Amino acid sequence: MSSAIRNRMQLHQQNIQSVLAEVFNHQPISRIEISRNLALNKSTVSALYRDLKEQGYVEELGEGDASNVGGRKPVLLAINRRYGYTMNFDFGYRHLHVMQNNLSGDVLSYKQVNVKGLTLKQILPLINDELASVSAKDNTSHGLLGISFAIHGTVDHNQVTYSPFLDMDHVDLADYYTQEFQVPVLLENEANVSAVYERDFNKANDQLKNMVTISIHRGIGAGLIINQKLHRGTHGEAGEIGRSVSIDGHWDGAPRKVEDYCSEDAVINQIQDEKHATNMTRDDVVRLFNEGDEVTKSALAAFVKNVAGIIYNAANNYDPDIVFLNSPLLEELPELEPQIEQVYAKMAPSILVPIKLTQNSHYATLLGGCSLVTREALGMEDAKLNFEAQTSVL
Amino acid sequence: MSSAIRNRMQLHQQNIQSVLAEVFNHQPISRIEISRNLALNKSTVSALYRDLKEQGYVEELGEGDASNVGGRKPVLLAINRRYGYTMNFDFGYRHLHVMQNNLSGDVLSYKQVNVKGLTLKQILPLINDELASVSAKDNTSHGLLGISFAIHGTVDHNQVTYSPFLDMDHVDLADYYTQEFQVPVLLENEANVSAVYERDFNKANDQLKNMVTISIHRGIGAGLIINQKLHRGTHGEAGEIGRSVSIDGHWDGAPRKVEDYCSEDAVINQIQDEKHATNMTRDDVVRLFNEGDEVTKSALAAFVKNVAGIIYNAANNYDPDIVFLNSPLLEELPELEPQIEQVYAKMAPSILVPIKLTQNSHYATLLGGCSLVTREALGMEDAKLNFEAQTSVL
DNA sequence: GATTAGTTTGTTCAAACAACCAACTCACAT
DNA sequence: ATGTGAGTTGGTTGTTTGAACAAACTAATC
Repeated sequence: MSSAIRNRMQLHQQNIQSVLAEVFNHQPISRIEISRNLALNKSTVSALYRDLKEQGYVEELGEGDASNVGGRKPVLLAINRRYGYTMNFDFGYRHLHVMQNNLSGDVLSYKQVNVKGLTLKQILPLINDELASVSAKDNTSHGLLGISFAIHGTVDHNQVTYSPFLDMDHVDLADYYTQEFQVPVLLENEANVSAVYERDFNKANDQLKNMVTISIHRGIGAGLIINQKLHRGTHGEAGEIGRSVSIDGHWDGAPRKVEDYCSEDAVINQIQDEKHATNMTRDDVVRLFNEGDEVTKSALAAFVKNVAGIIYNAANNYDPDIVFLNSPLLEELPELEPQIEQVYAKMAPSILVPIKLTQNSHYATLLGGCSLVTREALGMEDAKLNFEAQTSVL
Repeated sequence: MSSAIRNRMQLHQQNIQSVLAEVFNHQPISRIEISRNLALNKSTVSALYRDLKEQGYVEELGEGDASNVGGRKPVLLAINRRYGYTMNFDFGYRHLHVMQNNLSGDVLSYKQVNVKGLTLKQILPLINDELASVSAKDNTSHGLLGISFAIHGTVDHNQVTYSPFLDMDHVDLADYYTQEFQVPVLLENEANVSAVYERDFNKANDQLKNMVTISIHRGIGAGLIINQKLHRGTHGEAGEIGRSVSIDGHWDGAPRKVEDYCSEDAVINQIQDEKHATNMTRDDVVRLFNEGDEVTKSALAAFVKNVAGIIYNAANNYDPDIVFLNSPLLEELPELEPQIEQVYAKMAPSILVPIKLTQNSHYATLLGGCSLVTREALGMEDAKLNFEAQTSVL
């Protein structure tokens, strides 16, 4: 209510942002096309564009093709790729993933840094090294625009509220880097940024209003896009479906959680226990499965069933247009996905929600963070922005 | 994006609606107060109000008190209660509930009509009787403004897509009454309207962004308010939590649903079976429980546990500010509610979501429908409107 | 010449503003 | 007690402002 447009100034600001969003989403695009898309007079668009150009956000790319019945060639406009860059991090269990992106979401660099067993205070200097080395090579006009961190855990008010494997050492990342660089710094749950990635980087999802991204890593969480907005919940804990318990009419004491049965960790541990092995990794499971190991096959068969059940429950809870699975294990064993779909199809009464695997899950979390922090840098949190999907770079 | 305000006309329309919303939410209110609340110039508010008065939506109520340091008395403005009325129906298992409301949400009349065992085609004449008798007594300027129906089942695109106990007989209610009266006609799931009731009629929830209303009747469903908007899902099936299945690592065949364990029906049937009785009703269960019957006590103890589990799962799925329970059984046995809270508190790790019983659940569904259809009549679907909570009338 | 892209110049109209009137409170003098 | 005037607040009236718009222009193409 209080954010509603009420006077000419606010209207003007919003129209400027609408033009910027059009350039973002349809670049390269001409003024006249923006005018048609937004139902704004072409002279209005020209004036608004002039403002954006003065700020440096956009630039002309040269001329496009004229219409085939004659007429002046349009001037193609685009986001200024040399305006500045964002730095996006993902605190994985083994690696710190580091990505540098431009304003348009293009990947400028990507790197993995081994951090297994390190504490956050030991990781901080490594982050600073990355920031410094990127900064040294930078030739953009505005430099660093913002920093995002994908957190495997829950986040509220930019603070980590639960972190299963990385000890936060009472470090306030947001405060530290905001002080240091005077740019937006953003912490967000990994399933949430993954969901934002699907919304903003995947053109196939452009028209979808509701999406659920189920992330199966060491735990299980869902990122929720509801009405094209990220739903974090009141305390940033929406979609913590891994904590769900079974309602079966007669349980006692502390009931077991979904995560205990079918997170990647749970599957690996189960196989490890049954085979009396130690220190097994995902790669071991993949290898065993491909070798036809019976223990592994049966564990993964149960995994398939359980994931199907989780999808079924998510479909009933959220009724999305689509469900994405972000799971490194499934990414390496894609043949399991059709099996999941089959089991799910048997459970669902009428409506079948499409299921897809998130491709390149490392990139997804980083790009989702990139979207969120870029939006914050532009003050365009709620606009519809389609970023480039240049995941093939590098 | 396409619905964004872009020109002066749209801005003007929105500001008119903002003024109307202010009158709605804070009536009686003066022009100067609206001006301050909306940060609009007082002359602008006067002009916008003039428009609304010409349309008949608002009226002056007389003068208010002057400030205690002197100054002219304000003129108090309010919604015109004689503008028109809405008719709101709830298809219960035993009764058809009928409510007439004015533009402000005040209850003008309420009635239950016995419909047990009747088909929809037999109920239709009864509905028409109610509409006719209300219309005959009407003295408003615009008469019938809209009709809403609360459906115990799922609804998509104003069509019933699933109806567990009432056979819809292929009747298209929306089409039939729109043709007949040329007013908005609205069908909505009963848990959803109940959630809308909590949002719009309960002033205590004014600031809450996310709410879950769990409806436990013959089935179990949840109405979801997310970011202060009703989330219906892509097919109107969001919140169908009664269909959730247990993920326990080793199930086969069709797994049992939550509804099978702890809907009101399931509880009654279980007690009935164990006591070898027939045709038991909720009242019988309440009586048996109050008489200290052991079978009933143990069934309700399991019910308490299961409801706590459902709340816990809902909290993890949606992370709301509050959970409401709309359950006639709990309304009649309110002493169970603290027990539910206790079991839930033991399960939840850190964040405890407040739990409340929806008071007067019959009224809740009707008033929720009233809100939705009134909004449609006014073209103010997305505005924040606080309706009056005159549930004590009658 | 017909057509399309973009600019310039002047118009429009809803919100903001300024100045006003209306009606009240309170302090103080009578 | 009562009359008066200064100060305050609610609301209206007439004018100004400024962002979108419209029309007439230039530029560049078929």
